[in-house]
Amino acid sequence: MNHWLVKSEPSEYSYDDLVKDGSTYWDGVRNYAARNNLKNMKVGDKVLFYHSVKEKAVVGISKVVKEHYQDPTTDDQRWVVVDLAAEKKLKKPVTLGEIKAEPSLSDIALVRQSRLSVMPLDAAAYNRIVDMSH
DNA sequence: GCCAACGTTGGC
DNA sequence: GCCAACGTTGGC
Repeated sequence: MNHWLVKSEPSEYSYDDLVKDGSTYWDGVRNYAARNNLKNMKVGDKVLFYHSVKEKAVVGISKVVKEHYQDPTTDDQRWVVVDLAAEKKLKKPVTLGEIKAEPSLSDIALVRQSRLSVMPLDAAAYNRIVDMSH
């Protein structure tokens, strides 16, 4: 199983929206690096859900329930979506500041490449972030 | 609201 | 195919 982190502006689509909807297709990715990450997601992979801009915190855990397929919001065949389902909201959001202050997380893409919207996490980084939410 | 980072576009 | 110009993202 792999681990990932996706970003969303909560004013566009928040983790609470995902909880309300149960699951959703993750659309709007228009960046090749992020798209390639979507294509590597497998059913059952865990995906941390990060709120950008205002909150700047990881707020919940979701999982992949359907692997990549053509983005239904465009005819452009370059772009794909995956289906994500809410799994568990974190008791306490883990903020970007906390992540940056954690030495073992200084190498993750969230910190190093702030504009990437879909990124892989290794299991250690994933578990560390989840631990920090307790 | 500013601006750095960085991806994309288009002229040559 | 290079690179300057431009647009967008997202942290501050």
